[in-house]
Amino acid sequence: MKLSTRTRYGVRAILELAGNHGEGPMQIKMIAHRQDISIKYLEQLMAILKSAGLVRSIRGAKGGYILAKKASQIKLIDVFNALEGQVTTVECVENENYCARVADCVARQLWAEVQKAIESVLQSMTLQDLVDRTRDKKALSYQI
Amino acid sequence: MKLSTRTRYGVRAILELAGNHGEGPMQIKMIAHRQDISIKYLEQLMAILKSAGLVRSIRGAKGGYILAKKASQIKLIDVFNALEGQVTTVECVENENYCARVADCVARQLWAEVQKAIESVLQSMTLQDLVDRTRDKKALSYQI
DNA sequence: ATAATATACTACTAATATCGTAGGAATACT
DNA sequence: AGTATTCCTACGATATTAGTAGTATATTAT
Repeated sequence: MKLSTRTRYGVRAILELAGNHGEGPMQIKMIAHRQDISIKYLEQLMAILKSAGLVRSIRGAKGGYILAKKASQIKLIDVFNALEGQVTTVECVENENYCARVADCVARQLWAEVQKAIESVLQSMTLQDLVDRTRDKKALSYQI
Repeated sequence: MKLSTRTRYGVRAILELAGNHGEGPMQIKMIAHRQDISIKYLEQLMAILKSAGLVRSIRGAKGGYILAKKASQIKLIDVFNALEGQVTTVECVENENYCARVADCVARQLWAEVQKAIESVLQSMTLQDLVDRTRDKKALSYQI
């Protein structure tokens, strides 16, 4: 249950866009450089985020990517679902035949609770929340 | 971030042991049959649980497996860690050089919170808790 | 002793997913 | 026209998963 680089890179990339608001589109090359990610690989991740409706692309010279909505309207769960898929998939939640086995039932409850806990964190947080934390930290470090 | 069958099977197997307390060792064959898991595969999972100190084995005829401790003393986090490893592994938590990148920092905070949420559920629950839920449900169904 | 039962150990394999790399096509700005 | 950029598709190397297989070892029962 470790995160794939796809998800880690993707989140970092969209956070770059979120922190870049109002300054025009941001190029893959730029993001890749700042985040130390392969350009070609990041291309594919941006395509995923785009088809999920989270970012918009502008083609051609001076093009790049921008958020499709305000950073405060994009929840981390949306980003996560696009990149990594559902939080936990336990078939027995769907298929009721599994319930014949008693141990399955309580295991299912367990995984359902874990899933709920993860989703709760990701649901409650937006890109803006994370950007704000960055700002706070930066301001703090300037005071010192 | 979906669970491997290793973890799902392993949890179901150790729950069988937890629900079998005081009735002598339980054989892999029996668990595999009740839980519909390949015998040979389950062998390997039990070896993992054994080397984690969660179960004890009794070799030879009439042998099998029993819990190494009381079900109330085995937390789900222990089982999970043995089978699946750490809840989330994000290198930047260990390697402080990653912190130079601002976006990384907040992403790290995000994953740390997710990890904490998962661990909190798994820490708070023991095998006994889940067995008790089974009992409750069984009792209820008998009343109907 | 011998047979039967059960775990222990090690190696192998097929399928799948991950993490990229590569090349070129399409689009838009200057 | 030329350059910068996204878009699309295919390929490949590596790792992991989910088993299968065979044999060795330990314990009990007869």
